Amino acid sequence: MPSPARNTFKKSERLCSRILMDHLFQGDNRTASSYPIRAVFLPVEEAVQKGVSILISVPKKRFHDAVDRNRVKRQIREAYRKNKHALVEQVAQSGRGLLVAFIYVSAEIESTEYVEKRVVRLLDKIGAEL
RNA sequence: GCAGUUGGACGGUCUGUCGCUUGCUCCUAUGAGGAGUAUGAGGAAAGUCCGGGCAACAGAGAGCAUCCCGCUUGUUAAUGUGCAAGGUGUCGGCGACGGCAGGGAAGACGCAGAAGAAAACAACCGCCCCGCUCAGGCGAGGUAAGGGUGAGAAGGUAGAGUAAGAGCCUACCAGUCAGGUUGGUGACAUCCUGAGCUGUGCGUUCCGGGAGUUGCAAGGUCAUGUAUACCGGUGAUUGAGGGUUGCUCGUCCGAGCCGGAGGGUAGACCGCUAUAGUCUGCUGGCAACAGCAGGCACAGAUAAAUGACAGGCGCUAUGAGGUUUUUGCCACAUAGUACAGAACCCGGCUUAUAGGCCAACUGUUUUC
RNA sequence: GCCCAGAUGGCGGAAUCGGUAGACGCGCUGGUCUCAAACACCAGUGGGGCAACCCAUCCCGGUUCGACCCCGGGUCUGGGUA
Repeated sequence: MPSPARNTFKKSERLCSRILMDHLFQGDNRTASSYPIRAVFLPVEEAVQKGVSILISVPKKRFHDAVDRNRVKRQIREAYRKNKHALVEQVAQSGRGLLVAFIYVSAEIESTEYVEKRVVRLLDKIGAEL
């Protein structure tokens, strides 16, 4: 991937496996918070997971309608897509993998601009902790 | 014009930048990735309330029970609260119209708190008559017209009649049943005659029709990975247990089964999207719908794609302005632009919904 | 996705076949006992109104003389399911 300006978000960057999900939430994970989003993350060996893999979760309890849930997920995904490069590079150089879960904890829809700011801060925090 | 009723159709759009899903083609080169191109939410995708398709189990049935439905004719794959046209009763509305109900005997049986004398073989007060009387009443009987209670008190009104009264009798009216006339496929309507047949509500009984169960996490294929290690109970042709709709009979399979305590996998592919599909025209029908001919090809995701941001145009409301005899039209500013996201697929119902559009009809105030 | 349950005073939880809603327990308030408290015992305990009475079983309709109960529609909560 020669050009870092490409803000892609492919299927391979999403965390799909049920085993890895259990691994993430049950293992000795670490958390970072930047309201309204909390991140749960876990560094793993490259054999298990190559690069960074994320999942986004919005609880049904806080957003009853599917339309609202989808909107929040999309906001977070857009923010991650645009600002992931520093973290991806860092993980790639360390030669390990990283699992991250973004959990939306607020009960209100925020502006896209605000969500993006918080995600950027969250990614910085995760980068600093590694 | 205003207010309203019913039905129908719609429910944004364009440009730029950065992205996503799936199909196809090509490239790097078999691990995946890249490029191009096409494609990608709804009228309710929702609630999961009905009906089907489809799939698995079973294919040997019989009887009983249980549950559901109930105006008519038609229509659909669809019996229910589907749809269309119609019919009756009742409630709401000035009205257009809307909501709800409906098999059968005004036959039978059962039940009905509180109130009330009494809830169906009825007499508390009252009314009438007879007997006794110390003239205060007491006793025997008749009476459903009046009082009060109640959802309901023997259909209502008037007359005749009577000791007082009562469908006891007569007339009229409301209903029911029986027979007939006319119209209608029919529910039913109309008219005539006859029968004094007439308390309210619920349930049961009866009649006709219907229902196997579970649901795409159905079910199938291929991977990956182990352990029935151990304990208790019960049974092996004298039959444990299971299938067959809930039960019984019958029938089939049959060496394991039940409880405790554990171990392993939860990945990929098929199912998976083309159909009771939709549009146009013609024919039949009041209509729902059906038939024929022709055109079109239209999401398949899986921690779950169809987006994010910026700007413009529509549309609506408000404000102030220009123009015109007015309805309007023109340009400007501000605000708003709903409900809501496929998860096997259809049909229907129900609920949510900014905003305007079309058709038919109703009420009302009038103006030219 | 599919299939099911449930909602009653401050809390748990009753109410037979539709017939006076709130039994019973906990909690709370007041009183007795005590120097004081705990325990125990007694009384009260949904809201409005001076009272008659009215409103109250998640919400909106319907059936019925009468509905927590029966029948529709909605809201919320909780389960099961490869």
